[in-house]
Amino acid sequence: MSKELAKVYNPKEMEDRIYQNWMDKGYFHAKVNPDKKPFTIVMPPPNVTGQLHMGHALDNTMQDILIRFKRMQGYEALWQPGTDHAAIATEVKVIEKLKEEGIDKDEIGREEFLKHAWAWKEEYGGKIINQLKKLGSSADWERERFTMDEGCSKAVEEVFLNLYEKGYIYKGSRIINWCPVCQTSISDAEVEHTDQKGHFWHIRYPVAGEEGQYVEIATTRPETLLGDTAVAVNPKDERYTHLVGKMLKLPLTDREIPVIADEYVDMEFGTGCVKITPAHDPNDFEVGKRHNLEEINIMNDDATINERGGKYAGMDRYEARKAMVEDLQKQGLLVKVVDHEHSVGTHDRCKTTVEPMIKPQWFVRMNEMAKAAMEVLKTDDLNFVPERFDKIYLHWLENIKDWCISRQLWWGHRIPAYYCDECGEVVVQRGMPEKCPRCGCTHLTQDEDTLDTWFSSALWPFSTLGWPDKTPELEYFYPTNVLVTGYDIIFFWVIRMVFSGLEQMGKSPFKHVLIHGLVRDSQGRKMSKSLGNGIDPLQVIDQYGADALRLTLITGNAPGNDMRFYWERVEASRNFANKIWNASRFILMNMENITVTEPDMDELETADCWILSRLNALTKEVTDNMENFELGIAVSKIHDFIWDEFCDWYIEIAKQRIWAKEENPGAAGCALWTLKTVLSGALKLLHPYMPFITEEIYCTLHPEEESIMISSWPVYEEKWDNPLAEQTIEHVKDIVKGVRNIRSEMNVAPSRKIHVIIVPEETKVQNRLDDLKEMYQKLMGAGQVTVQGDKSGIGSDAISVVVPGAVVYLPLEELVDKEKERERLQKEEERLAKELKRSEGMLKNEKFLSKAPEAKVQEEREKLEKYMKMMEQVKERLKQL
RNA sequence: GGGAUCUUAGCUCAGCUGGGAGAGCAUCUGCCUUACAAGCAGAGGGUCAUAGGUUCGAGCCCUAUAGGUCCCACCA
Repeated sequence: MSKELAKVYNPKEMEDRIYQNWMDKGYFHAKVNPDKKPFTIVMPPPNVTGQLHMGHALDNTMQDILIRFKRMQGYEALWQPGTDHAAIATEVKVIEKLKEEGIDKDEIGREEFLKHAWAWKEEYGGKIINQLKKLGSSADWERERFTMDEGCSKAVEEVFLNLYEKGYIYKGSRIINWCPVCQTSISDAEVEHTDQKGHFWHIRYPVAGEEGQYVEIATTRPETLLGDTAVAVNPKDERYTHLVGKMLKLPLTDREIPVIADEYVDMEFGTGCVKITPAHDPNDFEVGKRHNLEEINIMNDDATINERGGKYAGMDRYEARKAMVEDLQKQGLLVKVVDHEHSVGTHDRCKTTVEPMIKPQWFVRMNEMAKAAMEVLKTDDLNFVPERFDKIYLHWLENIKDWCISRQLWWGHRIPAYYCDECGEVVVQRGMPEKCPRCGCTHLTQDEDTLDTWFSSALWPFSTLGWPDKTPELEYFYPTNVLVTGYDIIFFWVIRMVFSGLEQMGKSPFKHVLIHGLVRDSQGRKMSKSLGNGIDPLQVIDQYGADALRLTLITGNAPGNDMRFYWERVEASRNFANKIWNASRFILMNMENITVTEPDMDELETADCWILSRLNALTKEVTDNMENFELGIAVSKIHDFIWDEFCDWYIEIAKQRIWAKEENPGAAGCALWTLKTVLSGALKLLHPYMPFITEEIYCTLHPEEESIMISSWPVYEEKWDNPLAEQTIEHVKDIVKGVRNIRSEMNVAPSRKIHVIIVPEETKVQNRLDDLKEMYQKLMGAGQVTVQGDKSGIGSDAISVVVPGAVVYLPLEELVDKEKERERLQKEEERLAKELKRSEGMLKNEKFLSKAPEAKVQEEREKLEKYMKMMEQVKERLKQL
């Protein structure tokens, strides 16, 4: 590390260098250490072939802050990183790439395709990890994992077998959500409902054998008529009771279907008659089960009409709809078409309208595990921050259905189920069976399907630590402490990790779930590729530095709330970094060739005691806030302390002694020691938020230390509390601000050194202020300061400023406009009168006196007294004018 | 249909367990003062959506209303 700071703050120059140093030193690595308490965070694994976006930046910044904080506090802090194979997303990308090369997935076959996929993963897999490193993430990269690596795959297989044995996993032909574009089943969680404008087609179904008799149904999907196997009415609906049991001629086909009665039908809605298509609607499927209806699948996997569709076979579902509506109209069976807005299920990845289909799939039975996941929230083992996400979690679990886990994809974990080629026997076990246990045949075929990506992600908190092996890491680091993630992923991931952790490990995988919102654009829109409004975090880092980006993402944001991204805010963050940089340069400059040693307590001046006391209080507050995950609040307190108190007041005060270091080296030493000490403490508090700049400065300030990130977190110490110093400096600040205000209002030239006369109320205060006058004289641009006990020698034409505890006089004769001065004082009088009225009102209220806490009442009494004294002074001054 | 959440200074948002309204940006006025013009000093600007209620006391708790955002839901 350099001994001097560069003249200009340049994050680009230092961030990569510092990060490399941390890596070389192995600071991010955590190991089992019985002497320390563990603190663990598992990183939500980004898509292995993905790109870093603002959501990742926010998510990982929060995690890094927590992990750095705990590491400095002395915990063995493990941040477990890794990537996710992201089945559909990656498979789609690989298919696209192959297409560009003129290669067709189905032609090359499964094995060849997987070779391409792995090659793709090897080529792009490291990219997002490097991007996370740019952000400053202090994850334990030596432990980086991948959901499809050997260990994780072993865990997946183990869990599958385990759940199968318990009867929680089963295979069945049920109605599932099918994506015709991705050509795979998807889970309920992956279906996104969007309101779309459509139509209601009213169609007549003629009653068989009764010429001229019809039943009118209304449907939003006329093409599914081909798969109708009944028309249902409500059993209480008197309009139709006479028809129940009769047969209807299904239009456009030669089939006849019955009229059935079922409670499912809402008499008020539509015509009260519902066509039942068990193979293409989840509700109809249920109705069909109750009435033993035939399930007629009319579609191919790509949502074209299949051979059951007669003349419509081969048409796309929407094409067929059009053709059928035309035909119905020709036949006079179309009564009317009504505009209708309804909710349509789409695949969240590709936005294709989902087609419900009956297919044999693997499911996880959710009842028991969902119950356990709900129960654990009642204990202290699982908490959401903020708490309101409890409801979302519970609501989802209460309504959960069995989880469809099989996918018709190649990129993913293959299902460990094998079918006998001869007798069809199903064997679920680890590895291919040698022979069929039933018929002895040696030809078996593995299930073609792979598992839902979230099946492996659900095991992430323990699979990454070595499970199913009983590793020391697992024993030591599990359960983890905090999971940081966005609210959009609670259903997909958080819930599944909880029930998996409970089922396999017997413990909730994490104690706290810290939820954050979305990073939106400046207009509040979601950042998306299609809108092209996404902002690349790497571009921000390139322009302003990772520290500035991190600070921007954390400042002024409460957990769980969305935030908007503004370049102006990044600039403000960078300006803060620059401020620290310059303040540090100033301190370092003045420390050159001087050995700064800790002075005796009694050598410290009031201002030193004040800033040390303030830092001490800040340490306590910031630590508390961070323990409670109030990161935004904590960092804004650090910001205000450094900028307002330390830079704008303390450094300015300290300058007096530093300029005079030749005459009084001891005093300068005290100031320098305090500067160094307070800066060091503040840097430590800030380090989790802005790791790079704090490291650069800290190491320059402490050449004897290796790194701020392995230094210890500051601790509140009572001995630094100094209420008297705080009170005194507050008093000084009031006086200085009062004088500055007058100077500004009266346009007193900055160069003009005025005479300031201070008349405090109390003798004690008088002495203190008199002792300190050299310290604050310059702050108000005074040429001379007099502190005196009475008003002797003060002309009636001096300007007066009344502050709590004192009156300050500025003899500015020729500038004083008595009329204006009177106005100013009258304004002040009005303000005080208001305060007095409020305060007196409270203190006259007997209920307040009897019910409010004693401390509050006392506080109010003191305020009243203060205002009364100030009022006296103002009135007296007005009289003199 | 159910639920969550928001409505605070011109803009974007904080405000942690109820005890005299804050920040950043923007605006206005002075300053290139020996760390910093990416800065310093000063100033203006809010009936905390509306109406009730609880309380000695409400931006904060309760109820209703209006508007915005989001999530969930099988109404063909």
